[in-house]
Amino acid sequence: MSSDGDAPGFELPLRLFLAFRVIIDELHAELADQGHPDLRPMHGFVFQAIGPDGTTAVELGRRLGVSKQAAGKMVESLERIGYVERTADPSDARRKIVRLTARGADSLDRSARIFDRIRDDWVRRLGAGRVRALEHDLRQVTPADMWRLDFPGWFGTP
Amino acid sequence: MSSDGDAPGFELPLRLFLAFRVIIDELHAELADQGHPDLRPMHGFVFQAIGPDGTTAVELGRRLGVSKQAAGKMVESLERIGYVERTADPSDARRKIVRLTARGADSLDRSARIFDRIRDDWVRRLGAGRVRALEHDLRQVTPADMWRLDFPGWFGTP
DNA sequence: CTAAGTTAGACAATGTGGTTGTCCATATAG
DNA sequence: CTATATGGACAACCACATTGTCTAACTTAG
Repeated sequence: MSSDGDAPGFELPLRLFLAFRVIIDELHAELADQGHPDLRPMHGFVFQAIGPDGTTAVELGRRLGVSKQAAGKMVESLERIGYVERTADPSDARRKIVRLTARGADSLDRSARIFDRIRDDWVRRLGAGRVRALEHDLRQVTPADMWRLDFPGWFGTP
Repeated sequence: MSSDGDAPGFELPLRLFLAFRVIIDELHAELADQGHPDLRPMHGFVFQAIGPDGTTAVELGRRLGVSKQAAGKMVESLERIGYVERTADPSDARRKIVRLTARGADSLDRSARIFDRIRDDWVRRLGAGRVRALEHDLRQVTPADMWRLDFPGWFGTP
């Protein structure tokens, strides 16, 4: 085995997940402090998938890798807590465009700043070169398009 | 901002998650090929939490950060598909010891080998030093005890 | 222009996995 | 012996995903 003396293979995925979790937990603790206590971890990904121009529920489902029904329900719940709104598409009466509200956009701005701050923390702890190397290496082993996450219901049954 | 010119802060968590996901997807594709098509991503963590000596459902729930009832249901479903078994504890009539069956232990052995192989792939692609540095850096920013994952229901509502 | 096919969205039924609350049997401390 | 704590089972409930079906509206062929 070429891994003799190295960390066991299972440590890598575990540390990757824990590192992800640490960042997301910190993000949401901060967001809660800054007036967004109701946001859940996956909401940030949903907001990113909605994008600045808005989308439809079907397209959102496609981007996130879930059924259109699941996407529709998610939009509904985000609409209830005031983060997105649905408006009619003037050019297609079937479609309803999902857009971020001002509050939704605010949470996205704050998230970006918090993520940058967390990265700065890592730079302080590990060094700028290490963090850049980390990002570089992870880019090598992950798909190019970051937004195809597919993760809702990811731990469920097939 | 000290992040000027660097990757945006949100890339780091995303890449961490994607890297985790890539590994776990590969693991389960391999496991399915090797006769374990019914295993889900979280089962591996459950097996690790059960450990070689077995545990009780309550202790399992504590380790995984879920209620004892949730742990009990998970054990029940794993028992149905033949990966764990429950036996009485001779020294305490209340307790039932949950143990891996031979099939469960087999899946754990295979997982360990597959994880090592995936790590070897990363070594080939990134270099041994980079992978070791990656593991080292991730250890710096994650909790010491790897097994406190707390992740079931992690994306749900509070 | 119409007929056929496709697409967006809503609604219903279902399954899984989590939660809390309750209850009983068994251990353990005083 | 009694009081308390613990392990496990059972029930009700909730969140979130799934598939299937239905309608309305757009698109394309003829």
